Amino acid sequence: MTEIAAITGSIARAARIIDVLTLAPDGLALNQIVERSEFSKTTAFRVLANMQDVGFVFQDPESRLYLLGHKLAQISQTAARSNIAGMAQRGMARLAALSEDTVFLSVPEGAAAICVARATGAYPIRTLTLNIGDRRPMGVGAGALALFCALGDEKRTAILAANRGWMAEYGITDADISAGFAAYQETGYAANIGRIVAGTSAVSVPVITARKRVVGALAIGAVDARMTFERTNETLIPALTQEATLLARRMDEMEQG
Amino acid sequence: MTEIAAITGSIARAARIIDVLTLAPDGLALNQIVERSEFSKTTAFRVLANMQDVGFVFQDPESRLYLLGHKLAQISQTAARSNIAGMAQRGMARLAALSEDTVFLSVPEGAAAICVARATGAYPIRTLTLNIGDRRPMGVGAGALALFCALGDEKRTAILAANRGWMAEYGITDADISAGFAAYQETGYAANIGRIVAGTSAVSVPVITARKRVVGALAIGAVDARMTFERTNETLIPALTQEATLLARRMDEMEQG
DNA sequence: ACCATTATTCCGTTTATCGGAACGATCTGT
DNA sequence: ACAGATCGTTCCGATAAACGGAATAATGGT
Repeated sequence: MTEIAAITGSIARAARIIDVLTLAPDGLALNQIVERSEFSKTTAFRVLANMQDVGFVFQDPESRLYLLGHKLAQISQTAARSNIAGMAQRGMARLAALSEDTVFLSVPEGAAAICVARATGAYPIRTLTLNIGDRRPMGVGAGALALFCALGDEKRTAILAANRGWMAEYGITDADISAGFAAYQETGYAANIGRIVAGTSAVSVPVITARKRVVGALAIGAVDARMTFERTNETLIPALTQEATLLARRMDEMEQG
Repeated sequence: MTEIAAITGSIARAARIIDVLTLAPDGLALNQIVERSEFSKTTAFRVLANMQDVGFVFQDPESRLYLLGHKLAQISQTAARSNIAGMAQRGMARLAALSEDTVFLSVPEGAAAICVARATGAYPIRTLTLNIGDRRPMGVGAGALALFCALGDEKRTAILAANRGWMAEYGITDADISAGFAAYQETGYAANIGRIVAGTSAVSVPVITARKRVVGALAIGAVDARMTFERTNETLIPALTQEATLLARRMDEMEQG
């Protein structure tokens, strides 16, 4: 899961404990939290007490187990932006069932693309290129490329400038991005053929709301052999497009309500 | 929105700033956050910086606006329990459209019921009895009563004992709860006729997963005049029941996946 | 009723947080 | 393009809070 490098500040401690609790939907005893968070018992206890006060966590008075509290639900529900993962759930499951491959949802955050959801299909060779929480420079990888391509001219150039160094870590140059963008313009989808992880490919379409906000990108990843031209064009892209449209519509509904 | 009484501890400050940001999905400048949170500029800045480190908030480098970050999305997605609000969204919208009244979703937390989602219908007289985040003793109000009634015998008596004082604040006695429970047993739904807010009524059914976990309650509230016997039995309850079943199924899917 | 385990409180020390002020960047109007 | 104002960020000494370890209370199992 997400690593928090240097644990400085109470908020980082709180985040770590939330991380721990996130992995245990049925609740955790204080000792288990201490163990997994590697904090002292006192620290864990105090942080938990503070978080209880604000509703981030809740302690079942009967079992004494700590659970994530209602406040987090409230937050994630109100912030439509944060909720896209929840809203995409069903659609991604459908895509995973149809394609049998792995489906990713990435969202933009500044010049980065962050994977916020993943669904895996039945095919025995799984391509788990991205984990939930992973950050990539925009443009690097199918989903990140779809996000990039969907933006306006000025934003693209600004992002390109900001990400040059970060992109280099993945061996991606401006020319690669230009080529990817040209392909996107022509075909309407973003593709990444074995460029990040050898042997795996992915295609992606952006999710764009009625107000033209680019809120995410849906991608399907698979081993190269499964990503044929026919399958991509006749099956995967139409399905992705349909789900992206549906998801965009649901995001629109949220924004007004 | 939710008030945090005494602002003690960094976590409470963080929570307050998250609250502020939650109300502004499009982001907020530091000064606006300072103003609304009533913290000093330095404090707000430092807390925001800490929260950025862990991904709770994100600052758009271009506009310098602060937004809620990807980490919260991750949390709400992984914790199925926190995600029920997101998953119920569509169903609640359907119920609101059908009934034209107000639809509430409450979840259990210990001996309390917390409203985590709300959808309003087209009818001009709106009954907004509960706001998102509101807490009620279990048994007080239609949704809270549905949650209560769906539990096992031991739990019900334990909750009743724990909540006696709190219930009294709403003018509800053990006898009221018993009557409500008897009605639930007979009809299969929980009803609250003008007991909390005079002139308004509500009916509710629990949402129960395949593993018999009571994960929430869907309720419809309206002015008394609209809550006739016929409409309740022939329209509202069937619709509520159907959506509750659907929601339970989706919760089940999450638990395994 | 006892013992083992776990949760919570206490306490002296340390460290992160505090607000105000200084600094630097950005925007506005002319 | 420049000056003035505004906003965001960093620096500072003082303070308060968070820290870990030990003591105490509560719980569960036998």
